[in-house]
Amino acid sequence: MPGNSAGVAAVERAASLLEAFTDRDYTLSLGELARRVELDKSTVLRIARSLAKHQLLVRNDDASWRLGPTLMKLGNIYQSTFRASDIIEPLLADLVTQTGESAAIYVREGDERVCLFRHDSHQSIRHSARVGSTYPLDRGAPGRVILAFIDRPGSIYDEIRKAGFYATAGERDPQVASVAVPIFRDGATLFGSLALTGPPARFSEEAIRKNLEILQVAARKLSVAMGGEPGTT
Amino acid sequence: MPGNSAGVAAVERAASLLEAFTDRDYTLSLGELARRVELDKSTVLRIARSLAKHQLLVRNDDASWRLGPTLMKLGNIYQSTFRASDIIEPLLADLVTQTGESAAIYVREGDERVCLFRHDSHQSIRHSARVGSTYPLDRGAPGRVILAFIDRPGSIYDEIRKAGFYATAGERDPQVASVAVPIFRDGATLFGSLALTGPPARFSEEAIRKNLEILQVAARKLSVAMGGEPGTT
DNA sequence: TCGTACGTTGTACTAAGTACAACTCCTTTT
DNA sequence: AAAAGGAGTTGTACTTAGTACAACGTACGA
Repeated sequence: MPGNSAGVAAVERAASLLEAFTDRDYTLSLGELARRVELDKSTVLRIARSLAKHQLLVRNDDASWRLGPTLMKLGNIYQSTFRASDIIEPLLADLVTQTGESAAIYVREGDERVCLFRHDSHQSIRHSARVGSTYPLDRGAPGRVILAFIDRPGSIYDEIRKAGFYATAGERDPQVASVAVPIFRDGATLFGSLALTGPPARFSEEAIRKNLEILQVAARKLSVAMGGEPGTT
Repeated sequence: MPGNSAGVAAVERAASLLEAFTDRDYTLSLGELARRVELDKSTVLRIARSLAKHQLLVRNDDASWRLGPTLMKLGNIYQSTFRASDIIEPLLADLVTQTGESAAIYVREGDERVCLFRHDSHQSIRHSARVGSTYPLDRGAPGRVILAFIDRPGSIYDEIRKAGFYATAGERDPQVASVAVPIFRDGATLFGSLALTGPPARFSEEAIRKNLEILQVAARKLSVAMGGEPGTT
């Protein structure tokens, strides 16, 4: 297939290289890298060198590789794409101290949701995730809330829309429960969802009720700050 | 040159594509993109599609492009490479409220320095920069401090090492002044530098002296938290 | 109604990327 | 100590796979 609607293989290989790195394996040897992406070492080396030219990859002293600073820079520009003001960070921090659970903001990105901001709980047992991670829209409270406020007409999400929040326990991941509410911007446009997440054991009905209030106050503040209407509740 | 020590051109083209996006131009049309990287539209389209497969790029509804969530995720992993604990964020925030100036942490990355963490001042006139940006090591206080604590022997940086801090005004950028101190980890290993930056007009000798104390307290706290010795001062 | 911008597809050409094998250092094993 | 295995690197031959070009459809503005 010379050039119809295809992409560029070398570029996708490069992307796979980058994605081979994780929280735990933040530094990889050439051989390990080659093994993971299933390419010849020499091929990987050439691609890695090109990535390094733009600081998407950095070479360690021991010749192993790690991700580069340009990724942080670009990731930051991605965030700014959403023009989410810097009141978000302290707001999430407040939420964490008030509720004891991890707080996060999710936005829709195609048919997935992305964790755009996040603040981890201080408790030893807590839900931890990484900013930029993607999850399904139709699993977990933060996703369902987004769905509920996207498709308007009478759907299975009518209830959520009416209630103005949603809570799940172990739906997407058996280990985590969450409560989520919508955030609006520029009028009634949905921006995303604000959620508290933690272990299901701590998400009793009454705990949810208590935290929901706090969550809604924060969501209203946020929506207003972003030029949206405070929301349903 | 088939395959000696070169890289992969297509990968570098893809990297240039990503770098075409900035704070201001966080969304670009295909044509604009092609113009900036000086490639044919069809070529750009193919590369962009491949980048989009990995969510390094995202397509807008109006067919224009913007950076993708994977960049945030990878950028975050890059940050974690430095195993800098999450006490940093609040510490920088504190620094900002105490001094009124923007606070940032720089680490060495090859022959440059990278802004790894940052907290902007609340004042209307303030120094703003983006996390992940790279600057020269030999210009500006944060860079010079890093240099001073890297090469041990009697060099031109002896004075800085003895003083334990450095202040500059308009060295790298005529518009900005800064005071910087070193941060250590794992014993006496240099981690990077902690700096306050702002307009030169606000960096009088006495202002520097006052802010320096605050800065040094914070740096000592940070160093200890990272298993380093508190430092010289 | 024309003109010019856009994004898109197909095609021909060849440059550019690939895998392989060979090589050099190391470190570990026997 | 020698050998065996692993690391990263380089050169080469083959041909795939990426490129620019030109042509097309569409939408917007003059």
